[in-house]
Amino acid sequence: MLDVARRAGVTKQTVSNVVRGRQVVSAETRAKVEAAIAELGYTPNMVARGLATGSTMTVGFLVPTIAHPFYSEVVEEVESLLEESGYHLLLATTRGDGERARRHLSSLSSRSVDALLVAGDFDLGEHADVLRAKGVPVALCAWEIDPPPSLPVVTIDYEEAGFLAGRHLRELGHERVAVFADLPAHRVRLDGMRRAFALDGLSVPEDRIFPVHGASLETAYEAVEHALPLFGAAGRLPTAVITSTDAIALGVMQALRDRGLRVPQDVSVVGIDDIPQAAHAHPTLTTVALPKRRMARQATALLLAAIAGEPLSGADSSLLSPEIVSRASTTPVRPAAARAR
Amino acid sequence: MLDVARRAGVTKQTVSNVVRGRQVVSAETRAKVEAAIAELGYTPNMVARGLATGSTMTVGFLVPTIAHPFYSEVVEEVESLLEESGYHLLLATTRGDGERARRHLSSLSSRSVDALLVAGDFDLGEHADVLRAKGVPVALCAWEIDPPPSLPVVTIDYEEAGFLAGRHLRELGHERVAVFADLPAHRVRLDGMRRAFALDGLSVPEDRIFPVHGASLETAYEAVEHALPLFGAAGRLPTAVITSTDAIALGVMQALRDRGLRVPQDVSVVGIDDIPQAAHAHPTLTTVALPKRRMARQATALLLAAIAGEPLSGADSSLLSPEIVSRASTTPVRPAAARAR
DNA sequence: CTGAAAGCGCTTACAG
DNA sequence: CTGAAAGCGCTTACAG
Repeated sequence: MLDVARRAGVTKQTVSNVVRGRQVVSAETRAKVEAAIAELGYTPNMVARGLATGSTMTVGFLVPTIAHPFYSEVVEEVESLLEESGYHLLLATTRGDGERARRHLSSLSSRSVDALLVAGDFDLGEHADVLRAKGVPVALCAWEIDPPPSLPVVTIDYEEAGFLAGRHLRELGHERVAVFADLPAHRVRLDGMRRAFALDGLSVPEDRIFPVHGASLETAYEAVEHALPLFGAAGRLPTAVITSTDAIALGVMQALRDRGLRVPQDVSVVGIDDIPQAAHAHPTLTTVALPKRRMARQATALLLAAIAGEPLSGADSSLLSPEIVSRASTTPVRPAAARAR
Repeated sequence: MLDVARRAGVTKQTVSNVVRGRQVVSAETRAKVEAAIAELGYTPNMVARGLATGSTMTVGFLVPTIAHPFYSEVVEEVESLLEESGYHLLLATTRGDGERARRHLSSLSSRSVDALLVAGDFDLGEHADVLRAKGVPVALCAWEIDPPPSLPVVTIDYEEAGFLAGRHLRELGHERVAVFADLPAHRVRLDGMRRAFALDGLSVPEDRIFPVHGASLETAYEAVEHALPLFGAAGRLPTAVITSTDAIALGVMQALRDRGLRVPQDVSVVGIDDIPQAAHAHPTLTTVALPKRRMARQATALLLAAIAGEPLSGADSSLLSPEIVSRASTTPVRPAAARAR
């Protein structure tokens, strides 16, 4: 920078003004400085600027994984918005490891990110307070269970998601359903499903609820293979399957088809999430769309506002409503006789 | 830091030594300093350290997207290795937009990342030289077409991947195949497929090569719907389909099944990539596994070595070999008569 | 093993 | 609109 200043015959303060685009420098000297910059191939040292201004133009994002479509989309959206605002994304993953999460949390804060977004459920412990004490704005998102009350959390109404899935099936007349859910992680969704049935005086028996570990297509497939024999005769089959994620739903659909059962003619299937594949499955999957991009936008905007000086509090939390997306995998229930045919 | 020093009754240089774990401080004063750190809740300012040392402990990674399983895995692997080495990941996406890529490239370099990894094909232009001139190590990975010769590139032998897919089908006796490929992006893979058939004096006619834009499951499905009528009678169907990615292969399998064709009894299908879903598809998908995690590890290791002082050059480039993963979607060709049955 | 000084490359007031 | 000074919070030699 000093080199540039000397070459342009000005002081480095003037160079600084030119670089940052401040309008306090004459067009003439600006041109000289810009020429010097070009000749010398100067690029400003953002670390030094960061030290001087206290801002690194970087936002940290801690996510469980990016290997899942849900989080990929959220990360993509956050990165997009940050880029539009001139910010960078420092990404860290927890892999469901609380220890790793805490390590990242402390190292991200001491790296002086301007703000920090934390997704997924793990015990924040004392770190939330440490971060707040350091003055770096922190927000939470995609928090399904027990968010710390002191931090702003932009998340989705997962209970409502379960409810909408259940209500959709109820509106189609389904009474006898089976549930395949990643439990206990998705128990809030299950609560919602139950509420939808309870509204009509129906209940979902415990022995119709099948846990699917990890919510993957593969484990779901296996869970169905395990569950089907338990139903006995075809007439005893559920008329619909409700799942806690689209990945599970896709696995269920494949398993049903491989068993000679047609979706939705024999069994309706509904998922939760609305991952890209849901619209491309055959049949296309009816699901409850979780507004992940909206969540990402809102959380990012909150953080950006906080960086700009707006105070942040638990009052900035918001709960986004999911929406049912009706596609081809669900259909009105038919009498057992017709199904048995 | 000065506060800590005063409270511990030492100078800030001593505090610095304690923080960085240097063994030049007595256990006694170390304890005093650590107590002061704990009481004051001091965390070192890494930006200041970065300015003083010239290292930010951050590696930038520029990828086309993270919404695709291929890149998700690569990013996850890179992040893992960086974390193990105490480095952070600054992630930026190009979305196939060269302008956006170049913008990120220059802003990442001026943000003073310690090293930069760039994935995917786009015109690096003059930026490669700018980065090298700045002294920040740059490496390329997952570079399918025309990597700049001056930069080290850790990539996969995509031509070989196409060849292995083709040879696999040849070994099963298939002669009449159709190709569904994302062209021109995957033309190198197509070259490899052709080479496998040429080895036996066979060729893949142009009218059996179907472009699939974007390599998605959906577009592949549509491409098959469009292509099938062109084959006329069942006896004229290809005995196998070779695709340039697993996503395409999955779409092809679904489209075939929805048309009443059995995989692999009527048509064998082979993919390229080995995304997680390939192993969970029904039937499980035979594919050519691209060693993406190995590529990620090697590229990251290269960069870490470069940060440590090892000079980097085009000579550090390496080309990783893919491997065929034989699963259930391919089977030996049967006489047309048997298939027509 | 510890203390005083200079410097990393910027920005921020503050005079001219 | 431009110039000289101080400071951001560390680290790096260099004396003691």
